[in-house]
Amino acid sequence: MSNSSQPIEIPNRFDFVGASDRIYLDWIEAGCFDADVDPSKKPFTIVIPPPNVTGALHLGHALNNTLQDIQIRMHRMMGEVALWMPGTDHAGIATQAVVEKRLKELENKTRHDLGRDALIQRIWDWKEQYEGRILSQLKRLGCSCDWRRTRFTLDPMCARAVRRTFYDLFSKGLIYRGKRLVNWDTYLQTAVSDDEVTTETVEGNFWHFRYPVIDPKPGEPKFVVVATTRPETMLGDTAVAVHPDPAGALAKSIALAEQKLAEAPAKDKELIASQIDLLKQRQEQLLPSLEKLAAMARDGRKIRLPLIDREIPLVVDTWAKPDLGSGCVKITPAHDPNDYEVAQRCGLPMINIMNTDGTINSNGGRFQGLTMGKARQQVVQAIEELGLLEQTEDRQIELKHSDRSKTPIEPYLADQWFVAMAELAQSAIDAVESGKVKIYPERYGQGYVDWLSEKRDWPVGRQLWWGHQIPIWTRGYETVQEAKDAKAKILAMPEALAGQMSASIEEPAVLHVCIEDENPGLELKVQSLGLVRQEDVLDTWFSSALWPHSTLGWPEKTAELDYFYPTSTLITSRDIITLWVARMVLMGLNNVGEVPFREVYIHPKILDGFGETMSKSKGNGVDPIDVIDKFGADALRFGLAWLTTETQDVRMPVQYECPHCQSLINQTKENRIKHRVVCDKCKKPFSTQWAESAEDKALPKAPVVSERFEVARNFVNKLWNASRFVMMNLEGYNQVEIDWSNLPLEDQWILSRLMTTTEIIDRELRRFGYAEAARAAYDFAWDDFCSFYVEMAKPRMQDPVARPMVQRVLAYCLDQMLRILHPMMPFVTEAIWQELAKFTLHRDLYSNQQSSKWLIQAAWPVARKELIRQDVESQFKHFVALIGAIREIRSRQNIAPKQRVQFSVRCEDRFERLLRPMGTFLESMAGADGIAWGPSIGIPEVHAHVTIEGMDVYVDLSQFLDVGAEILRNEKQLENLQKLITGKESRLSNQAFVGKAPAEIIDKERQALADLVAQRQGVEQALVKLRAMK
RNA sequence: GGGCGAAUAGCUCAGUUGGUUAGAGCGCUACUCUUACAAAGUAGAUGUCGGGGGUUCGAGUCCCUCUUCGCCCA
Repeated sequence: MSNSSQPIEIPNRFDFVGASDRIYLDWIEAGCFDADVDPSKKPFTIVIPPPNVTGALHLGHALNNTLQDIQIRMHRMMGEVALWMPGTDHAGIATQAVVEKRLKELENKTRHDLGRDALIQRIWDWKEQYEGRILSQLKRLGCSCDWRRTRFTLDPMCARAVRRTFYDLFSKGLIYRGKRLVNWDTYLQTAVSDDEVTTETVEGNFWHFRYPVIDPKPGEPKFVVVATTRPETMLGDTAVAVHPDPAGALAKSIALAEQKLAEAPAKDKELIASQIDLLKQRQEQLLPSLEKLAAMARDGRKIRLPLIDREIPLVVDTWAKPDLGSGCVKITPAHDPNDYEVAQRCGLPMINIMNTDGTINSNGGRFQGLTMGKARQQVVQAIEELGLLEQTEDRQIELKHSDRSKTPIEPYLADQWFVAMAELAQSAIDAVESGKVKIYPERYGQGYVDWLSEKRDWPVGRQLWWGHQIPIWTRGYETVQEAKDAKAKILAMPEALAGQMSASIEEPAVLHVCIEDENPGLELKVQSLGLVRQEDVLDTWFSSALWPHSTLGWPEKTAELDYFYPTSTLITSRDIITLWVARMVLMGLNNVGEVPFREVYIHPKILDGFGETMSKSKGNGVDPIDVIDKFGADALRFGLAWLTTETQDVRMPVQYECPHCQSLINQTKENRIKHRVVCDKCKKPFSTQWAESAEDKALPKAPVVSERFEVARNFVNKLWNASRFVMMNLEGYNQVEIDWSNLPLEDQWILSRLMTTTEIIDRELRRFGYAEAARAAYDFAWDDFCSFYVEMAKPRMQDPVARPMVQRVLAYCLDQMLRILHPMMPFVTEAIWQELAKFTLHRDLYSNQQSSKWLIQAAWPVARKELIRQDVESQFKHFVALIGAIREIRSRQNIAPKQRVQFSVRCEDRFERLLRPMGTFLESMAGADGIAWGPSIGIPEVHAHVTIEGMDVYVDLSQFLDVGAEILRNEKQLENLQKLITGKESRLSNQAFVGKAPAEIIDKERQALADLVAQRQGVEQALVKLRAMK
């Protein structure tokens, strides 16, 4: 099927803009991404870590999804049923927060103005918009997901799985409600988990208050002094604590410090010594009163809490540190985690002083209604007015902030739903320790196990509207008996007997009923008994934890679940190991009885040029679409794979691309937060993602890109043009018989290199060595195939005898190269595949089999080991060295490219046999004619001489010689050789080396030295001659 | 405070179990629009392998320590 004499019209650039969308639609139309149960084949499954619908995807997602698609495409080509399950996550708190924020900004309304249903509707609208955006980003990236199966963590299928799971855990007694201190976000008015809290160091104060002692005995202090960074919490104080053994505690601190002093490096000694002095000072001055206070506490002495006028006990507890502050500490159990624990130990009451919106409640007396911040000022002022303010220090304090609203967290005592983790966590630990789930790189396994080992119960309730509402109906009763009676009544109902409903009692007399599935009739029945549904929704991670099996249809026993579960590989980023991976494992084990995936691959993070993580809020984020528009999806993907090494995060300096003149302006910490930036080159302004004013928004917006992708873009182009060359030379192609025993060296060589490369890429991609695979592909395609094989094909193509065989090897190499590159660069390879099909469908060297219609469905190459020839590859290196030597001389001598040179090679017979037949290539590739080969050839009168392994090369320079240049070149080489020789000689004369190193190493060194000396001799002789000519 | 990781050319990164002269791409310099590709080709310059100790015949690689940075946890 050759299209004979018709001229070939292939553009010399790959038009990725035109080609990509068309190819992608073709794949979809042909059902290439569809994965259906087929028991005759092996399944390969990846579930996407569902991006959350809070916003569009950034470069980190592009990396994450590229790496998944590479695996999916490779396994699909291997003939497996490759399912990539796509979808998005509702991200409860994050999504509700952005929608609420917009509501406030655009309409100045709160969620309460709107009501639950209306707000949820707004969020669904938002979700539709961003889900669409996200999925289209994935498509432009080339992701080959089975879109028919797209899921959303809040859709009915996932909702059913969530509800079933919740019911199951509740029935097993693993879900309970309790009062706990939670991280309260007063802006969003919800609890947030520890994972959603960040700690920042801020400037604050340390206030020292005096609390009066009630009826002190003679000699006892009239006041105790407590210090606090949060004075307003004193309204909720229920005790003051002092250390039970202040003398012992201080002595211990001093002993520790002294030990540290002994071990410390000199520069730290001074600081530690001064700390010890301070401690000793406290021992003298403070200790007596602390001892007295401890005794008073044991004697039951009480304190009068100022402003509130409450009697509170003086207690002993080790939380009070004698080496800090006054040595006494106020205890506010409902608003401080440590105080909470003290209260539990000492049996203290817990007084909540805050409303959910962050204002003081009625327990705060006259401060009621003030925000915590206002209350702080007024409390301090009031204390001062009472003369009870001892001092105020400036101090840096660690303040927790909500990652969601960026406002300070208030510790807050609230009802909270928990999942008991002891057993579940242990099952997930076992899964990794037994190797049922393998984590790569291995080091990440440690953090996973450590985190789970804490077995902290998981707070799953969120005081939000967007999410899976907790399926529990609750009612409080007057007495335990009433609650028990109600429970019995519920459990006697037919639905309960049928296992659709379950109940538990929370002390002292609260009844909780959980209903298994959506069931309005039953819900009404329960409600008619006075039970009310919980308002809270579940933590998003609760539904994401089910993702690997809920998306496959669980709790139904679907064919998909049976076939595709456990999934094969989860690919994700390290910050999500505990949040997700661990929870997916334990939920999978609990629900399905089998781990959710066999392997977890943790990929690097993308950082900007300053080593900071990219984020939209910082302004250093890159939209993958900007990169795809500029460089193409293939370049983005290959570029990301190229940078995905095992130990190093991806550092990626980013630039604005001026929308006026297209020049690149480095992004800096200064300009990345600006609303508009002026181009360095054309001096015209453009807008950024921050633009707000109408004036700024009217300016064209600059895409943010990175030069890092140029390498990959150039590679795409190289591949395109190499293919173009092959196709331009396929005229008259036919499948000539291959004479395997007489294959020319260059054919043997390129086939060997192809097989070696195939082997490397296959091995590396299987073990997630993306960078290594990308490099192997790049080096083969660029250096071996383009720089050598294609160049060598050119003269052979002119030879009618050699031509058919060269065509076969070219077509075969290109065919195989497209296959191994396809997972990394799907569009350009598929585009070329389609073009190539116009020339021939018979490209295999071994069979007459036609190539498949789509590259995406073509077979993954398996390296033919018999074609791997180490001997040929090393022989070829002599040829490469010879070309290099001649080119270098030409360059040094400034010989014009079109000017030919002649050279002679003095070498052993075996080199002559090897290289003489390759003379043609030396002609075409180095512009040099070999006029004499062999052990005893004559040397041109005027020449440049180079020694390479086993050969002396003499380039005839009678026409050209630039003596000065040649002397310089030789002198430099002599100097270099001399250095090496000296090094070797001194090593070999070292008795220790000769005595202890292995014999083969010594032999190698001796041989190397001999070679170097021979080379030096040659250079010296050449120099003598050259100098004589001057 | 604890854990993990990183520091190699101006930039971004490779560098197997210690063993010849530490590599690649970009950038830079010079020369070429040579019929696949100037997003290319050919040649060239560029390194106290973060600092300091140690082990070893031999250290970018192993050990200790310090410094800086990133991430996670408390």
